[in-house]
Amino acid sequence: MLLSNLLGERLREKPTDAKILSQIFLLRGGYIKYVSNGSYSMLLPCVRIKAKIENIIREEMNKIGGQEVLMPVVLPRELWDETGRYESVGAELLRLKDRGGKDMLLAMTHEEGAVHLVRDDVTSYGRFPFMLYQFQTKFRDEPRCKGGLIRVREFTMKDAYSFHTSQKDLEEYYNKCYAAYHDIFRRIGISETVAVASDTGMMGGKVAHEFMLLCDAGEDTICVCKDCNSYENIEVAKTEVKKNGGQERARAEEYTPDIETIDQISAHFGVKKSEIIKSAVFAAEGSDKTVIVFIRGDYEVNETKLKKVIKANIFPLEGKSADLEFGYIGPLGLKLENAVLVYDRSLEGEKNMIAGANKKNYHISGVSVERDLAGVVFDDVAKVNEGDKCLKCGGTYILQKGIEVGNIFQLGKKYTESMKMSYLDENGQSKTPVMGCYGIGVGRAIASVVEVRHDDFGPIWPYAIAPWHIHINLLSGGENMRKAAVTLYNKLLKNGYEVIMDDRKVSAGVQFNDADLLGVPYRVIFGAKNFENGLAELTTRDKRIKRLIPVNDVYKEVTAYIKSEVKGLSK
RNA sequence: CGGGGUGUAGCGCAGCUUGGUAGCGCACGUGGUUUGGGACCAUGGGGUCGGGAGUUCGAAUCUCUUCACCCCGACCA
Repeated sequence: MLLSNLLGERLREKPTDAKILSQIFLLRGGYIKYVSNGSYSMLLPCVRIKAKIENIIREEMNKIGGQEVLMPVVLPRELWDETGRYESVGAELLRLKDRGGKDMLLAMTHEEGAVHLVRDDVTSYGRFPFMLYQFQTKFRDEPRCKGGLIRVREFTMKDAYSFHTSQKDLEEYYNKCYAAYHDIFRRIGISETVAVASDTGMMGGKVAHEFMLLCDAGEDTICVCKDCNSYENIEVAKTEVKKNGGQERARAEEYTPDIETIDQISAHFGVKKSEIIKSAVFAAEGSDKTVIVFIRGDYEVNETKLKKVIKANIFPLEGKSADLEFGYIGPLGLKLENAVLVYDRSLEGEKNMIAGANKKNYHISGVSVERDLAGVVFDDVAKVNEGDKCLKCGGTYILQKGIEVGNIFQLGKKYTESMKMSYLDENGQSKTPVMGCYGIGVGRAIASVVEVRHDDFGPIWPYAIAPWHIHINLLSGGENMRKAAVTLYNKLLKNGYEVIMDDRKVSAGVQFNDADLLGVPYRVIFGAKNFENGLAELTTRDKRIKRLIPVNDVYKEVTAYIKSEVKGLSK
């Protein structure tokens, strides 16, 4: 490839709307171009990286017995009606009609498609287990896109579906896939990716892991215990709340004008946040019930846990409500019809607490949970705080951000049952297979690599996924130098190396900056002064190597580096 | 959907308060001088000032309305 011919402009300044590093570099480097909310076109460098990542994934999927298929993006409604997801999935599912008025949808995941694909002909136990996978465009009408390729509406996903005759067999395969995922992420250059126990969300099923790249640009919070090396999504993480151990006191109502927030109460009464009973108000979807959660002042409500407790989708309520005095809600004497009250376990057994008095400008001190709230049921709806105790080993949790680049689910029979997939077992009995599914966001993986493999000037692509292997800079100079560079370029191409040459008549600074943005691992620089002495410069993007080499030896030297690199990859 | 913000050339921005010929830097075309970390001189092309309506002799600027996008919250690869 000649750089003079490459489509996609490299930008000197960062686009205003770009916020995170991978987004900035991918836009500035001419990898992607913004089209509309949550959708980007990809240019050649990005497409080449994408193809390489896909190939690595393909190899690893094939190694664990996967077979590649391709299902349609547009599916008929009937298929999703079989599982009920046409109705149950929210607005992120893009529904549309064809010319005949028939309901169609843009598949955002392919469990239905996969079951449909195999249910008619896999009818004997002898055909199990098997796994099929595809690389396919997914469209999810996200409420909010962000971060360039991190969160978009249209993206390529590798999605895989495995089918088994027993839960045990599924679990064994799940573990294989788990290991394959670690290999994939190591090979594409984000070995920092960890498997995190997670919530199953709309996919259903019991066991699930998210593969999270730990980095600050991540959108998820991971609860990490360094002592036992465990990782949990904060959505599911649990802890044992350390009790205050206060003394029981008599209750007293106190006039507290304009004291509403936890910080204000803490300052007014001179107590710790943990000595306050906080209330959080939510609305439940599909009902007019208000959900009020009482929780210790030093904890936040974990909405995922709360959803499970009240078995409904919720959203936070702020501001005013007709029958509630926000800022003064407390568990004592709360008279409310049509409300669900939830008490978090952080309150269990606490004494001498401050709570709202359920009337404006009043709080109550000396609230003792066991004495004053006898008989209430406690649920765990608290979000783990940094420094909390790890239940597995007694160690201390720290919180880190992570990008979810992949996930794996044990789905069980949710889809096979509803879609009436069955087979005959050894005894001629009709059985329902169990299923697992396994996803990786390819574009998100590209962005993830940039997040952790870059310097101030641009991405530093790992060799295995780099858009090209060698970048030749032909600086201004004589005709002989140009010929030498072109000769090298052609020889490398002819021998199967992936090479891009900057043949533009621009200043060295421009060439070097563009080369940094393209992030190609090996670079050969032809400059006039070195060339006069019969030399060219060989460097690496990561600055590991910087050598002057006789022009005639450049081919031998650079290909030697690459050969040893390739040897390292195959290990 | 709730809260905040921004829309002016491909990118980054000024102009708006106080209405009066649409500007700057980068990028792009041409000519020349340069040439190892984003060179310089000269010259040129590129705009429904997000859209619509209104006020006005006159609107990028004021009013109303609408759309798009960005940021903070609820969803996910």
